[in-house]
Amino acid sequence: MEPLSTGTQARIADVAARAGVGVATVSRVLNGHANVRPATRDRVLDAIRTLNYRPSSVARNLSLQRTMVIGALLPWFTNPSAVQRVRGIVDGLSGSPYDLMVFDIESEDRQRRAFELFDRGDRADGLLIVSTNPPDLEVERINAAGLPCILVDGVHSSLPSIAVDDVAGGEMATRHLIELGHRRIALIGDPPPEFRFDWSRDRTRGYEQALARAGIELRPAYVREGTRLLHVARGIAAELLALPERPTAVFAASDTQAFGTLEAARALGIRVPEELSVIGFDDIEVASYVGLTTVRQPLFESGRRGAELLLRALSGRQVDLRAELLPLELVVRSTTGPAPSSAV
Amino acid sequence: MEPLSTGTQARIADVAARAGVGVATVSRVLNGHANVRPATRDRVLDAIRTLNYRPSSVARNLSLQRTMVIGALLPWFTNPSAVQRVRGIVDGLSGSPYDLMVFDIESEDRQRRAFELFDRGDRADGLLIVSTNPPDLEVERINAAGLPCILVDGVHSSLPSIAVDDVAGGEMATRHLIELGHRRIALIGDPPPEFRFDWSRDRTRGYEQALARAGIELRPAYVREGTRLLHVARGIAAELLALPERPTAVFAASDTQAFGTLEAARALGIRVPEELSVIGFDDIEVASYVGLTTVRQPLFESGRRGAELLLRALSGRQVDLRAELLPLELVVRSTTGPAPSSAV
DNA sequence: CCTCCTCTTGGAACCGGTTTCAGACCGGAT
DNA sequence: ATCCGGTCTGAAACCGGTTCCAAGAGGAGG
Repeated sequence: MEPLSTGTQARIADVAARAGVGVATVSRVLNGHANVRPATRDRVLDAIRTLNYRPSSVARNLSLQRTMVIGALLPWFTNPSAVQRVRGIVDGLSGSPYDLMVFDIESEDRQRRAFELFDRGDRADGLLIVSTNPPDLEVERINAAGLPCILVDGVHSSLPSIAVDDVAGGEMATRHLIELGHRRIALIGDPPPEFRFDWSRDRTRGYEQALARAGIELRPAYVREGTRLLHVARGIAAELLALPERPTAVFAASDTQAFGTLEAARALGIRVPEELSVIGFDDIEVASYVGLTTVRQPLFESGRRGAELLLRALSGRQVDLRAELLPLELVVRSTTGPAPSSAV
Repeated sequence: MEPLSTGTQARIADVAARAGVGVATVSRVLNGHANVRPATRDRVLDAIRTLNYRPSSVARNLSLQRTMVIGALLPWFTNPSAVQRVRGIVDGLSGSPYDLMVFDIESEDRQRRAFELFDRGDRADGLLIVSTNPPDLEVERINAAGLPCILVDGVHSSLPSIAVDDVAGGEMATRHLIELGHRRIALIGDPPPEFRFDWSRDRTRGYEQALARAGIELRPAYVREGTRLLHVARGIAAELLALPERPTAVFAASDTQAFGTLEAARALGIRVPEELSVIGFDDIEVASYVGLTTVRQPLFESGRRGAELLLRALSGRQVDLRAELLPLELVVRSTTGPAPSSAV
């Protein structure tokens, strides 16, 4: 068996020449079109086998104006939950003829490059943007290109999206703590997004509402924001726990930040939940193992549903522009408990 | 501002027409080539802005025979460690002009499609195959296409690779248990790979060697294999812990499986490490939090190094075909302890 | 004033496929 | 024998870029 010389690939013309037919016929055979005489088809198939030919997908894409690929853009460094969402996407896409490509948009730079690659619509037939609010300019471009796009865990006025009611979630978590008797409740909040256009979509708001309804005064010193990185949250938590009037409970706007809080408490010898209650948000896989009380949002389901909507859009059907809200659920485990009596 | 009509994109010819120049000149401006009169350049840039033009990357790829994209193929459902490796890859690629695209190859079907997309070499300029042993046929095709490719956590005789010495790792873990006085040591092993061509690369082998050296007889009932999924491991562990002569220690070939074992123990009310020692393999992020004793392999580093080698290959330099072995390290935390005296 | 050289520029070929369109071929009916 | 319809087939246009190459413009030097 003679291997092909390195780097040289057979082209459709080579196959045609070898089979003694035109390129159009080879193309017809490749794509399973009717109206090719069996004898001819066999000659072509033979030539394909002999030359170890495989069509160039790039050339194919250019010609067809279609890639059969769906792009998913997500920041998966700070966001372990994003990975879980992608699993849902994969699930939602299985059975469809589309393939998924994942692109990391952790840094500003990578985000720009990702959009440059995808927003014209010739790299992928559809886009899923996960856990990121895309810049207006890009949304404009995506829509101008007629590129179907669904936001998963994000919102934009001119793109369909899958999201959760963060205000309700924030309130749910805070109310749980209040019901346990806590009054000194700190918040390690969402990172402040650079282009926040929708302030109502915020767990911090839910926290504030719950406190207000319970008649608890908001203490600015208890409200902190930072990135989702665990060690950042740990630092913030350490500061909160060093306050003269130490909080008896912490609501972290993500499980990752809750873990950072737990680590800070452990380092300071503060017992959970006896001396400190901690509640997270997301219910990532680890949470159940560690026993973290949290507000569960359907991560996997959000991806699955996003994929579903995208497939619908790709098939030409209209998709509602309003955000589709997925249900939240309080999951009580072992990191929250009654407020310590000394603090009541 | 008049938005472009949906789905219609300006082409380079439109820009050329609008600027009153030839397409070649537009291309020169786009690619920053010298020898374009400033006045002409400005006219072209103006036209580009007016038409909101962006070149088609697909057409560009076809013409240049180059994509500036690196593909990473990995099974990331069963393998949380693979995600960490990809982070290393992203890190290793940062600063390079290449973009990364991640493709899931969890199922047989997706693996086939992934290779179909990539093995011709026109989708990506280079390939990183993570935690998978690629089929011979595909390796042949990849090499025939002259497509640079590095294996991360995998081996193949005709591809460069980054790996760890699994036999040594298996022995390291088992020896640790033996040194703690354990004699009844069970194994929840690597999933049996379908096309195993290199039996020496196996944590099970290290386990067997360590037992042999300590003069401990191998008990077939203690040696189990299964997929890496947590719940599968939990089931297997439950069976092991129900044996008449219950093992006092379990070596799980991955942290995920170790977690499954811990869950099974907890469900049965077996205290860790007093009644049962558990050691894992990988040291994924969660391990440190949970306090799992494990054999750390440099996950992030493996990706970073793989990217590094791939970049070297892409720059035309030769890359050694021998597997590059990364160091392993025993990390003792709180899930292993002395063998219970009743069992000695 | 003519020649030569350099700087710009556009036409056209090319990357590797798909598809339109027109023509060749064939059997059957008139 | 002629006409007709359907089946098969290949040349050529097209997708949207890059680049080779030839040619025009303009300045320097003889």
